[in-house]
Amino acid sequence: MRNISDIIEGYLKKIIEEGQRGTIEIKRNEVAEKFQCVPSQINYVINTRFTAERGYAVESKRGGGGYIRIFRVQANTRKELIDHILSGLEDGASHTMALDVVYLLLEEEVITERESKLVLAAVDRSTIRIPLPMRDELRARILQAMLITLIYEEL
Amino acid sequence: MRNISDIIEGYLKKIIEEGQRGTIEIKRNEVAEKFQCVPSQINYVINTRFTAERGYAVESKRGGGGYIRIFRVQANTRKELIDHILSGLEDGASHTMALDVVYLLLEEEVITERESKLVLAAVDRSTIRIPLPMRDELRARILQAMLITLIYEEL
DNA sequence: TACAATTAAGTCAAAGATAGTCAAAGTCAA
DNA sequence: TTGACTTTGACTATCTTTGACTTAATTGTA
Repeated sequence: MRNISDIIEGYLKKIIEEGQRGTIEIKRNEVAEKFQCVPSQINYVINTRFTAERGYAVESKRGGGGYIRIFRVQANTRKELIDHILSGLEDGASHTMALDVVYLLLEEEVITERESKLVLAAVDRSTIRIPLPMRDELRARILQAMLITLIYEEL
Repeated sequence: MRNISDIIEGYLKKIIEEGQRGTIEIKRNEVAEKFQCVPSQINYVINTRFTAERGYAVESKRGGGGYIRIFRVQANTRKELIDHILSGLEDGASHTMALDVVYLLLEEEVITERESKLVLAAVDRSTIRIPLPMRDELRARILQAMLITLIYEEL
């Protein structure tokens, strides 16, 4: 039995895909109502599952007629996508961020399953076990270095 | 009468085979409950019986909706070679050693050109720029972690 | 036009739910 | 008797759920 956050994540992703435009607009309270949870659970799902590292952008408005909009950020080229990811790596990368990045690259078919395993092995907490915050900086550098090779690979 | 670890091992293997997909997902507490043991006993069984060497890989998540997944893996035909390289990496790896390893793997067609670039980017001096001798230890750990992923593949 | 009421969404920390680690204690066969 | 293997439980780490409180936008009213 999965948890409610995963279910809500799945629901939102499904309607994003169905919509075809890669974007949806929801009302936080309605979704919370539908899944019988507190409204802030929706924020939790968005903050943990629809991150920039996973290729989403979010925008919202409070008050009457308020909404939450989620966009799938679509990069036109591989280079664009990687550049986008690289720019998010400038202040270090947590383990979760690294996971998200790899997940996105895999989804976008920029890397293979095997390559994703190589990358994850390299940046795993137990592999680069030096003290924080140096560890997150090192992880970001390793990730950056690997991503850069992917940009210049297609010559 | 066998011990409880062997019984749990047998139980898990049985349901893996039955499942036909070579993979199962369990809840640690439920299995512990079923066999009337402490939860950490399940970790013991997994750590001693479901190792990569024995053809299994494990993945888990904590928190609500947490789980432990076990799946069957198969050793690559190049296991011998990779194991051999791995054993040479135990006391750290200089940049030159890393280069040699990658060349060998490339020559033996264990990795692709692209993968070789990923590996070299990760262990480059400028990427993992921490002071020696820690750097060589770190490089060896990264290399080892990456190589281990190459040995086994999911069934 | 102010400004109060209403309607939404955001934040944050505590509580809850799982799994992981580690070392001490126990068991058993050689 | 010793050493390898097993069992146990206290403590830790991580992820999720919940709710009280905050902030922002819109709407209605004097």
